[in-house]
Amino acid sequence: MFYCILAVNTGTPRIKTILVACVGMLVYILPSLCFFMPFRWEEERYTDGVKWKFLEHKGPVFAPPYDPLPSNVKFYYDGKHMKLSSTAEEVATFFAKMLDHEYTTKEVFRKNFYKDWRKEMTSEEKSKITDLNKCDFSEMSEYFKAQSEARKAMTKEDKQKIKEENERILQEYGFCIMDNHKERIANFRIEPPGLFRGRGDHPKMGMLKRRIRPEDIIVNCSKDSKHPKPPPGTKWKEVRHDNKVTWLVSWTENIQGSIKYIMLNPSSRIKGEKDWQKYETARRLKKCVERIRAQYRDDWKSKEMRIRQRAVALYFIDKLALRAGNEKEEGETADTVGCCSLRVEHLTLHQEMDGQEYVVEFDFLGKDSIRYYNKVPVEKRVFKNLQLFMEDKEPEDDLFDRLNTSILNKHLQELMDGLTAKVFRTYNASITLQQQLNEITNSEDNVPAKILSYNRANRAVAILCNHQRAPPKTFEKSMQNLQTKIDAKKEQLADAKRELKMSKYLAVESKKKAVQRIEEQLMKLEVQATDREENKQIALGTSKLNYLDPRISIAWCKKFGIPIEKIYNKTQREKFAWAIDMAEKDFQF
DNA sequence: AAACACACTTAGTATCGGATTC
DNA sequence: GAATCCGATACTAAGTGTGTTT
Repeated sequence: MFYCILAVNTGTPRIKTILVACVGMLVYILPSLCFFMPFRWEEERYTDGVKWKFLEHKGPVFAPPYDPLPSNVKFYYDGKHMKLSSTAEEVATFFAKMLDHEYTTKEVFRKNFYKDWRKEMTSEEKSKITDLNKCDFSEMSEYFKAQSEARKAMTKEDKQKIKEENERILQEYGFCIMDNHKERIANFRIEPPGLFRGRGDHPKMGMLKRRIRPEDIIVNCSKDSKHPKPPPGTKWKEVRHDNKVTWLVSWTENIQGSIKYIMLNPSSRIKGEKDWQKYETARRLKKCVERIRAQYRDDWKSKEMRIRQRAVALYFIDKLALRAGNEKEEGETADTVGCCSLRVEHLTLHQEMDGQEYVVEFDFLGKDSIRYYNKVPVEKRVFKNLQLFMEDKEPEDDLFDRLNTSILNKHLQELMDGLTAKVFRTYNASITLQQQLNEITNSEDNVPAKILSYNRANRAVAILCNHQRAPPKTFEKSMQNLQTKIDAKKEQLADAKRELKMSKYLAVESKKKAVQRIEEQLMKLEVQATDREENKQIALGTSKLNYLDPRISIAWCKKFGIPIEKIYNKTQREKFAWAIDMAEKDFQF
């Protein structure tokens, strides 16, 4: 409540002064109208990198301490029962919990696990346990399965108790005060210890992710706030007051040595403003993209190799929405690439293919080891350049040997203030949605059909950005179920029509209505089936959440009378509150 | 200019929990 | 009332990009 009033008082409303006064009064009179407060996003913003003036929070929630196994759950080595020390046992349970997973059969995973497990053993255990293959974790594994069954079978009351306890923790630790707002924290729980599961072919899979203690934690808050207290008998590593950053808590993780953070929820002011800013940058690119395109096309002819490489890479980033492709330390992570780090082996050139000239075939693993496979006809000049870049190189050599993301981004910065490689992805995603919506929405359609059009526009973006997913395990089944429903509905419709025909004089109107209703239901089901089928291997969520200017979707909803809830669920509406507040029906990206 | 440190966004998948079906 | 389904949410890995140090 209080922040709304403050928002009114400290805001910098532009042309809405009169409205502010009115809403301000309403806020005093009707506290429930608080969510109505649109002016948060127009509060004064800080300059020179200051992110906040006041920050208060309760610190993180730590993982529960290790709960040793009951004595009847045994570990066997070489067929013989062996009582493990608590520390070694804990690490063993991590492995036991994953026994059903394919991971535990992989050589790298087993090797890494075994190595880290040994570090946690007593010297006696170390001398006894010399071969992972002789370890029998099956009783542990069964025990955890039973536990999870027991949890499912708990009484309603017990489940309710747990729910209430979680809610209490959320209320206590899940929020902070940043400046005048109470904000939701995204991840207030410290990651529990366990075995690292990288994605793809990760060289560190199976390594032990160690337990994080208060002594590992750096707390960030404002000096004049109530500082979070470490658990009794412990100390924080450090308490600092850095208002040039947005995080509340950080620690260093032991697998890659990188820093992990606790930050605010996407619904927060600080994230919302950043998000808005991101789309505004992309809209500025829209204004000069043709100039930039003309420039890189020109640069394909440059005398300098580094400029040609830069120009071809930028063309890929623009046309194909590839990621920038930073260098990665070899052997530390899975072997994945983006544009600048493409290697010769990732491209195949086809002078002619399927009746098209100058086709480039891409095949590489991108972020999260998701495969990017695409055959793209390109301009002759690009093709000739690629031939040149690939000349006299080994498959594992860099395609763009005179280029990296730093060089590329420096160049982009000169073309437009704030321009980096990733802005092209945002820009191309959003402009594609806008164009698709303009093109395929039919104002005559009913609501479900319009939503199908929306999802198709969204899908075009997801395909551009290569947002794939493994088809859900139950995909075929769920399609069948839907088809069964459709068949049933068809029969129902036939019945209803028959009835209508027979009742020429009696209750015709209500029968007509019934037919109409069933027809609508049938159509809804059919649309749903089409949507699901087309979505089999495409994930819409990522682009919706990270690449599409929400104002496009909101304006579209307003223009065509679609309730926003049909497009954005509750969380998404919270994240995009800034856009819901500001987008008018004629907004165009 | 390479290496490093840091902060922050983007990403797919596992799990949860409420709705629906049997 | 159990089983199943499915969207929402939690989780945390894996990127991008900037600024500093060597």
